[in-house]
Amino acid sequence: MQIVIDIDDPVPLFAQLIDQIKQAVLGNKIKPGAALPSIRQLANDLDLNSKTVAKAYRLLERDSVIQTKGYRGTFVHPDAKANSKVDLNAWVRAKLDETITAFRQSGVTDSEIRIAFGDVMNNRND
Amino acid sequence: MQIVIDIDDPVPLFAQLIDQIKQAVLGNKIKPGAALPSIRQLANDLDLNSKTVAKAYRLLERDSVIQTKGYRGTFVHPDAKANSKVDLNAWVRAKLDETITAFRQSGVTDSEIRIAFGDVMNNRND
DNA sequence: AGATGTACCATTCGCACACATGGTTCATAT
DNA sequence: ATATGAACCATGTGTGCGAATGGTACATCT
Repeated sequence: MQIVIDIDDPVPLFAQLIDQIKQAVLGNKIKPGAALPSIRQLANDLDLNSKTVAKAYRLLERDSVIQTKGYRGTFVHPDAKANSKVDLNAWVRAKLDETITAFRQSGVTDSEIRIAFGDVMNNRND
Repeated sequence: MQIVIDIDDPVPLFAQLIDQIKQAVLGNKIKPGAALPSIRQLANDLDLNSKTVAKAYRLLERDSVIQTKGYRGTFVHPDAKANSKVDLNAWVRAKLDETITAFRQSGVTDSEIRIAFGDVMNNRND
């Protein structure tokens, strides 16, 4: 598996990792069930902090692209190929866009939307 | 009418103004039909920029709490008291809370939600 | 002349927050 | 002993962006 990290790329390092691993899965470079390098190993190879790699792995597992089995290591998810196609963030943006558009059409100001958003995100809505 | 602006309050100045004027209406401190200070006048009294006061007045008029009559000045709306109770922001927060809760339960990170929100608000979702 | 609200131009300031980093510790298992 | 992922502690750095500011100008009316 070839992974290249560009430190000058505006795309965050963890995101580059996620993208490339998903692309590797979609391009059959790595197959379901195969073992992935450990977090520390990959961090060392790519000259990244282990936390950065861990973050990428955590998100990849949430998307069911990989599976971590504790001390036994990390493996490609059986349905990795299908799951690599679904973009969770796309659905989030679509849903948010729908909601915000409704607000704006009701005359709600962007300022108010932002304040409300901040409140909700910080559980200050009581 | 007593209005106190706290420059150290994390609540934006224009929001403080709105809140206090609505409270003044609900507390019968100012009655429907009464004239309000002009934008420049109030800005001068409270030591605020006229744009800030104008922003508050614009939103208050949208909520039908006040009425601006061009060169004739600004007045308290006849139905101000009733309209001060309807909190448009409450419905916004409720709707947002519902949406965000769904995101979180789907495993979406708060970071991702914030980023997506920023993108949508700035029409960067293409 | 003087006042009203409104609409443009613009800049500055401060903060929240994402990103990335480092270190330590833990239970787990080979 | 060695390695796994994970969960805490923490710091620094950069930046995007909203809030607030200032100035100018306009049509309107008294």
